[in-house]
Amino acid sequence: MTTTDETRAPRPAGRPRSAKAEKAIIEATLDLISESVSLSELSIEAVAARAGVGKTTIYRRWSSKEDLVVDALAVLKSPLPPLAGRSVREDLITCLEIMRREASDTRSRCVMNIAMNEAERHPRLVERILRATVRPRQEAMRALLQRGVETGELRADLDLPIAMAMVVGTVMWYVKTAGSGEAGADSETLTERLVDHILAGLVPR
Amino acid sequence: MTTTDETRAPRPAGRPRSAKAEKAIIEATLDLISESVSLSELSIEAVAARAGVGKTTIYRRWSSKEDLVVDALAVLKSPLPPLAGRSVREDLITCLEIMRREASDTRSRCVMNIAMNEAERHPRLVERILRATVRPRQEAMRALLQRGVETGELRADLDLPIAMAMVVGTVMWYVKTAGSGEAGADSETLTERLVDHILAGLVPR
DNA sequence: TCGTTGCGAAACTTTGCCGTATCGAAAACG
DNA sequence: CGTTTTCGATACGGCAAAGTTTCGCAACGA
Repeated sequence: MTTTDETRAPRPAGRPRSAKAEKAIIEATLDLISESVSLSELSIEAVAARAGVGKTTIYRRWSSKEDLVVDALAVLKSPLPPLAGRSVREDLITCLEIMRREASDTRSRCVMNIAMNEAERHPRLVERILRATVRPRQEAMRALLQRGVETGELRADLDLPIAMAMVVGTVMWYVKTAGSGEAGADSETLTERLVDHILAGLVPR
Repeated sequence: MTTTDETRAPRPAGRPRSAKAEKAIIEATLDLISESVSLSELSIEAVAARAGVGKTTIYRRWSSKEDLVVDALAVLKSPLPPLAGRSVREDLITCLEIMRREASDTRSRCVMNIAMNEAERHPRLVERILRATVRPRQEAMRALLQRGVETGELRADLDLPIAMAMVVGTVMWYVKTAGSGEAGADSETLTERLVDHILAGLVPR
């Protein structure tokens, strides 16, 4: 083919693509997603304007809005937290503190919003989110509770699906309703109080 | 003014407005709202097409999309359930069974979706929903738990906001995740099992 | 220096919905 | 009968955004 047999480095000729522009596009996309209710409200034009970039630069990199959103959301992926494993209570506090913080963060929240609301319109995108983010956390939570049952820290007759809903649902709903109304005054002990209220129903009598 | 002094019955001349068309418009609006993620996706044209009605017929009755949505959602309002008041457990089962049923119904669910997601874009509409539907139920739930504390059925040191989040959040999250996956097989006892798991953490030790 | 590719800006066509107007038919009244 | 109003249908101008193309300039390798 060419004079040199470069398989590893195709050495594209011409001006290289600007990493700065790409970064700005991703950031603008995340901003606009978290400001909008649904993905259909996200317009490429708005992304270009917010990023200070030509539309061409976006279309050259991503062929569809969905592809752009996938790459943008990938930036947000925080790894599963390491769990000390010393006690169910301690691990629950760790998990719920992270959940609470993420549920309060505009950008992190939009991942769950998309996963919950756009399943019919963007099934492949939602499936990717479920596979990469939601289900691993669900599984970690399930394992955490399961282990608690085995060690005797939790009731032997625990209904796992219900217990998981209790843990996650309580935190999500509390953040959404009580919100950040009472500011950060007692937010340090909030997670502990949540865990203790929830655990009270899950430990053996 | 006219020959007869009719104040009560203005007797509008001409062809009366079709109640059937109005019904069809409301129904089409509810259908389309529950199919869409956000209110901005609801188009008058789509409502007219779905209802088999001319756009004129809609604009003649409602001056804005928001007005139409308000009238449409009003159809869904189910009254607050009467609570027997014999025990916290019994009343909780009553409430949660209704919540579970409504959270599983596409049309009822969209009321909460709007209330949770459209606050910034349609503040007046959301405020109406909060006033008419959400807050009365919140208050009923608060009173129910408060009464339980006073009668000694619930722990004296109960954190009411957290307890409310536990009750509502658990049901909402369970329906959303477990969903209607296991069909209606054990759905008869599901509400009871939910209540008993939640209550275990709220009753005195 | 030259060829190639990326860049931002702008113009372009297409699409979808808005809100209004117009039309002939239909349904009430006197 | 006529009058009045609503009906469904259709067409209109206007707007916003989509996605494409063109343009002149910038940045790289050869």
